[in-house]
Amino acid sequence: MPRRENISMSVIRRLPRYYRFLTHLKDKGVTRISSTELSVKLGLTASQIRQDLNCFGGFGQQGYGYIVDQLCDEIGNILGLSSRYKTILIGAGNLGRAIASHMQFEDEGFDLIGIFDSSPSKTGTRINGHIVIDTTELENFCEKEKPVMAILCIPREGVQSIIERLYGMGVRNFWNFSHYDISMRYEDTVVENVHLNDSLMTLCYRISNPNDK
Amino acid sequence: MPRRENISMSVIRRLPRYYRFLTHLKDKGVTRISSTELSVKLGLTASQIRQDLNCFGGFGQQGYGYIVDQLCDEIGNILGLSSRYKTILIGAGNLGRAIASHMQFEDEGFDLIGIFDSSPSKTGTRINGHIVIDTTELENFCEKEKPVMAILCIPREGVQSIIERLYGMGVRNFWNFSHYDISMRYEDTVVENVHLNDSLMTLCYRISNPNDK
DNA sequence: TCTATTGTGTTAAATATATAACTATTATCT
DNA sequence: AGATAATAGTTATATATTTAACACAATAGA
Repeated sequence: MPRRENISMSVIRRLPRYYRFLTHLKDKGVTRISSTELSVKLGLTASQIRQDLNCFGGFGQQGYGYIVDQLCDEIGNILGLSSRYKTILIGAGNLGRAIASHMQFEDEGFDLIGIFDSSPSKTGTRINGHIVIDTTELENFCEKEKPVMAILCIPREGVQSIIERLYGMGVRNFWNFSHYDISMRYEDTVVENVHLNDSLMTLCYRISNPNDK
Repeated sequence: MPRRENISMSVIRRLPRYYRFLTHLKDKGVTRISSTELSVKLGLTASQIRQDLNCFGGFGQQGYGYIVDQLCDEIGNILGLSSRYKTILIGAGNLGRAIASHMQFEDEGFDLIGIFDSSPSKTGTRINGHIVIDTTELENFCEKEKPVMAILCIPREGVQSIIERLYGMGVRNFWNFSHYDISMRYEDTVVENVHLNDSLMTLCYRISNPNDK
């Protein structure tokens, strides 16, 4: 039975890692694993793993460990991976196209139902089965299809206005690849930023300053 | 004068954000800014910003604030953005191609000097001015060019062996897009993971559990 | 030039997170 | 079936991180 009282972001961000590794174990045919074994493989402490899992309930058996298959399913459920969230992608540039083609959205609860771009050189072209639609069609499309999630792969300048249009059409969740930091005045939205440049700068810092952890 | 004694990862990960925003301000012609103003724009507390900056020295003036231009440069220096790190990219699939075309590596201290792939359908093709080289040529290439950084855009299975080959050739820094969690036995390496699927799963969790923060 | 105000740098307190210690349950072995 | 070992769940401690408070320097205005 889940407890779920104010789970911290630190815990949530480790769940996909557990899920990924457990899936891998399952594929390898491993049926049971202890928190200690997990901790070694993942480079964490056993304490942390046990505590993370216990935020959601006791999935293990004392003296035995965790059943890989079962734990994997449990975490999948916690993450909500069996949900179906209608998703659109805005921006069919290099990155947008790669995201659309590369990601297995379905496995993570999302269904890509439309790709948009405002450049005439892109609209009408085909990406992974989807025909790129002109961004002027956004409102019409949303009214009909009611997407709940938008992936933003557009330049900084365009973001604020697109967000407002999408919010107006009921979209509340954003996976943001733009350089723009979406600071939502709205309370009911979820934003996950992926700032590749920030990641690269962090890497640059760490290379340049090998002393720091 | 920098102090730099064991800067925490939390601080380091905020630096690119500051840098990005200050660059933006600079472009807009803003010349000075206070920690309070910054905190409002970035959605952080002024205390945090002041403390972050003071890890590296006092860049502001009491009663006045920070000079945008100067602070921006300082943070750029701290991040080491003027470094030149020879970089190669492994894996010319959807994601690899997008990363190679989309990123402004030069602005972040990296020079992309080669792209590799093991599939004959990719080798010889051109990506953003680079001809894709067969991965069998990796050792020859490294011996000559001495890259220090590798971007990994290959499937999980290939990662461990590629890392070992690269490590053998002196590459110590990795920007990893694969689903594989690089757990380095080696002490002198820097790994920055970008797990897009994890990010998406986190998003899925947050949509499915709107109560949590 | 003096004074009030602003706003940094710094120290202290509060909160969050991670680790360690402990308890109790289950499995395994004899 | 009973004893022992293994290991989850839980509580307590330690550490890290964030926020708040404050003292002091510089600015700007009268």
